[in-house]
Amino acid sequence: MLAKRENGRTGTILGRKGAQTRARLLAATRELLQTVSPFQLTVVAIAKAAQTASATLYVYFDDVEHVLYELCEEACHEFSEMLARHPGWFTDRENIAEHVERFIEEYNRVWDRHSHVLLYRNLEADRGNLRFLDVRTLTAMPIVHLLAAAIQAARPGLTELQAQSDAIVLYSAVERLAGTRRNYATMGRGMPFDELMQAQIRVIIGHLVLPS
DNA sequence: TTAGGCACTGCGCGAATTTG
DNA sequence: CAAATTCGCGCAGTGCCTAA
Repeated sequence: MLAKRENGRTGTILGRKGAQTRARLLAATRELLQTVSPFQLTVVAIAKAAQTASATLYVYFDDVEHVLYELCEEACHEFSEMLARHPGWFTDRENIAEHVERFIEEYNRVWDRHSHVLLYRNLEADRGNLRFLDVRTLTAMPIVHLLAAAIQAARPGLTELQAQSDAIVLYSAVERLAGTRRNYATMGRGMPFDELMQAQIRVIIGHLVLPS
């Protein structure tokens, strides 16, 4: 019996062979993104790298953007897993510095693994592409909610909306800096990235600990 | 204007799987 | 076990776009 699951282009159920071909196409795209801009990716290049015909790609995906979207979803899933591993990222006041530092490190690690497709996701989201906006929001909101809850616990004087807004500002900085990390590493100009990571940790902790 | 490269589709073939 | 059906695939073709 085939291990079937729904992930054909039109929601059709794939057999083992189909699932393998689909995975090969995703892996080939991931590999190509190391050297080719997502805007220059072609169906022909992906199909060739996956050792299949270009027509076959249309069995599983609508177009190249659809392939990139699927890779975004994979990255989103990894962020969810990371979050689920440590539910107390921002709430364990005893070891808050250690937890926040670890969060920043792990967030950047996941980002680095998917940086090409995440940068593409953000650009598409910023220019109003709704499905990429959705997948970006899906990653951000659980983190923002955790942060907001911890901020409000530390500062009961803040309204829920204020705490939520603070959390969005903090998260935006973390996400943006993760996206520019590669530039700091490869160009060697501007601030050392380690300093910026330490600054992120200080700023976040500053919002999670009651002023003495 | 033309050649070449691209995205995309229709159709049929062969392999795998199911059915009787 | 043979026939029927399903599935995955790629050839061949169309139309669009761009650079020369």
